[in-house]
Amino acid sequence: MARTPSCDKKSGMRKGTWTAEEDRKLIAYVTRYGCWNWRQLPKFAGLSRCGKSCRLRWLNYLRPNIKRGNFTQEEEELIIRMHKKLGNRWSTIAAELPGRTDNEVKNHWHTSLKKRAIDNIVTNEETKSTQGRCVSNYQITLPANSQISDTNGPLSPFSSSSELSSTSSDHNSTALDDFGFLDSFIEDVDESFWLHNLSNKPSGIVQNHTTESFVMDNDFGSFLDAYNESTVDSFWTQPYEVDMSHVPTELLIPLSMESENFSIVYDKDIWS
DNA sequence: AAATCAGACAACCGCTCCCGA
DNA sequence: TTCGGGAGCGGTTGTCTGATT
Repeated sequence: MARTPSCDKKSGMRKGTWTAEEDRKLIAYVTRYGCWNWRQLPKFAGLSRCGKSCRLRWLNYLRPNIKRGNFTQEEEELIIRMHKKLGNRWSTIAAELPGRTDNEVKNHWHTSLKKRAIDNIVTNEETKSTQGRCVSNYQITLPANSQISDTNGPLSPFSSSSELSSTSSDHNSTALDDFGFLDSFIEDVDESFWLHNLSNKPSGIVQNHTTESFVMDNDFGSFLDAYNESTVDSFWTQPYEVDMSHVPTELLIPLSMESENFSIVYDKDIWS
């Protein structure tokens, strides 16, 4: 299925299909440190990839809450309607489809929706000519709290990943260790890894400063699930205090341990 | 069974935008 | 105000898969 992996001899950077091992390294790194700098990230993550490639792989394939599988009829209709109005602004269109990436939307458009949209136009033209009146097939209906800017600017109210995701001041000194501790948690990176529900009783609490609380089991997979379970915007903008007695010690390495509690600030853009 | 073709999609490339110095 | 670096976006390519001949 995939391209044959190759290597750019000039830069020494690998190209082509990502291997499971590369995926594991990238997931391990980003879940642990965030994407503080895509350009520098591959060096610290132990990847022979350019930052751009890492970013693309994470955003389009590895990040949590990616929605896989066929597009629903509602999704397809929304894509067609928005494309009619906005043109090839895939990131803007994808922003209205939770879990879908711009790349996925773009691919789906080119492979199936484009023809359908053209057919619709042809059908409309035929209807128009036969009935002597214009039939508009397109009408944008957006959620009440959404907005479409006139430029290509991001719609997300959240700041960029580079602003929030770095939490460790001594990042460089700890980043080059291995990620063996994650092996037991990230053995098979597939849909179930990111989406399965918490099934065990919680042994710890990750608490929002405001209203939301999230259970955290004493293993890393559930730790991630606690975050992935949330779709509440406030979750991503509020700092979280974690009772350290329930946090796997491996997770504390890159974080400040000066106080009894520590705060993690996650950037929604990384996770959604 | 083998060859061919179209569809699907992961990934790369080049350009633009944004932000900080 | 200008410039450089990093991130994001959209266009395009390359390869695999399944259907068809």
